[in-house]
Amino acid sequence: MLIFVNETVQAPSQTEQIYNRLRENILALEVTPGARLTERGLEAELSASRTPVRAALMRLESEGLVQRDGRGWMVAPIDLGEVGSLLELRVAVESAAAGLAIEHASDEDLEALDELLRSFDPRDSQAAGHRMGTDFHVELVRLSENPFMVASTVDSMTRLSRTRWLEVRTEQSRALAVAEHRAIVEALKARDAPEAARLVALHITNTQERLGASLDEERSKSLRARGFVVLRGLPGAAR
Amino acid sequence: MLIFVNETVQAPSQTEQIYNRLRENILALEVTPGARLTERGLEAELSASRTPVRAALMRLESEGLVQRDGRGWMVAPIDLGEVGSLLELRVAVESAAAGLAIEHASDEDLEALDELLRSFDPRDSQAAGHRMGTDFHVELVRLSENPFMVASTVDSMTRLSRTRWLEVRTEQSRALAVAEHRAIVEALKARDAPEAARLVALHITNTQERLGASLDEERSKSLRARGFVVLRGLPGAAR
DNA sequence: TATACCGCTTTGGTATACCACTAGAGTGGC
DNA sequence: GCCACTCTAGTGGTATACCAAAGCGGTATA
Repeated sequence: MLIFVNETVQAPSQTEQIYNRLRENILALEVTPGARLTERGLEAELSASRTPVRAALMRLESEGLVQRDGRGWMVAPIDLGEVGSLLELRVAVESAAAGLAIEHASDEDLEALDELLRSFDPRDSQAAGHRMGTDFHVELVRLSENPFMVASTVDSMTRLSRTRWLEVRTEQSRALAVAEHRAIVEALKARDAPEAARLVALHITNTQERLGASLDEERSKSLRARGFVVLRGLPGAAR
Repeated sequence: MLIFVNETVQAPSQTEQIYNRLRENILALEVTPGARLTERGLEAELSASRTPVRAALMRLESEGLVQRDGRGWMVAPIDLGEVGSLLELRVAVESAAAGLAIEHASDEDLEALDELLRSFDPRDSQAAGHRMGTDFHVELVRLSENPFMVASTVDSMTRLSRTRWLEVRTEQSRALAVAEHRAIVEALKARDAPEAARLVALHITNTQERLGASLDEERSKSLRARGFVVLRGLPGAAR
């Protein structure tokens, strides 16, 4: 007789379900950045009580996806000033993580990372490119075997997630990103720590430039229409 | 007529009060790491209802000061394995922040940082040393003008807070820490980025060694009695 | 017509009752 | 005496009622 060994994953609590739904909606830009939220509105919309809704909101607040807005809540607006700071932090953390990865990762680990890259084709969708970018960086940092660097990177990628749609907009930009990822993996395989750190920093800087180019193409007006609220951080950008 | 311009700070909510009380109790080691907590117990002890108690617990959970423990909560045990990882992260973030501080900080900013150091005497209390260490590192990173590096550092210092009591246990260790802080400030004043980064990394590494020495002196048994639960991370340490 | 004031609606914050579930004590049978 | 089962007390999770306060409209008055 077949026995299901603990295969029951135990139904996620309502708090988790609501948290996941809200998070997904926010990250997929299905709710406009800056949009106001009310606990009672969400309660009705998600057909649950306020208790789990509030718990989910508080968790999202700690991740920077939702903010308090006077009395009330709002979906965190996209702040291009934050983007620069987050990329600075990522350069520091991920280049250090690359060095640690060289110490800790086995050849098989690096081969798996390479395989992850090979599984992606720049002609794939924007969504696939978005996911690939996140996964690559998180998996790279995971090889450092430092859980706090992983947590920091996951947090940064989450906060950058909505902006990152712009970075992976064109097939060309996705191809460039993959090429840079490849170069990083090559340096890791060669166990060349300074070169790996240099390439990580370079890649993140290039990423920022591709984002800037994408911003230049789409007019600020069109960005606003799509919910991008540019608060500060770019010369000439409307506050 | 005297008008009080918004000088009313508005009484903090119960959630905040409870959060602060719990946080303080945990960081001051007034509750044993690993101790179990129940929502109803805290509700009675803090004379509030479960709603704000739960909110405070969830926030503390996100900061790593409290963990879920099956059905229930526990004060996060001290995990020496985590300490190493956190210090690794701090080296990455703070040495990068030092470089940015050199770009952004004015001479007056650096003088203020120096003044902070001068205001402390190693003969001061252990508590003063503990506070000084936190403040110095946070203020240093603040000069990078990168709010996410600041947040990362504050988070790391919080998670390390309870362990750090051991680092500042003796007057000698406090004196060494201050001397190393001084050297960092000197490098910043000289606008020598590589040297500043080197000294930051060195200081954090030395910190780790002073912690190790302090651990060697106090017997593991005595540590357990004081609530230190050594899960992993040191050879021979009990799991 | 403009403005000031009053009251009602709606907000988040809090208290509390109820639920399903589980660990563990206690008890019964073997 | 030991083991297994049952029942209970206590857990976190959820729903909901109530509260003070803030914001908004409408109205009345200058």
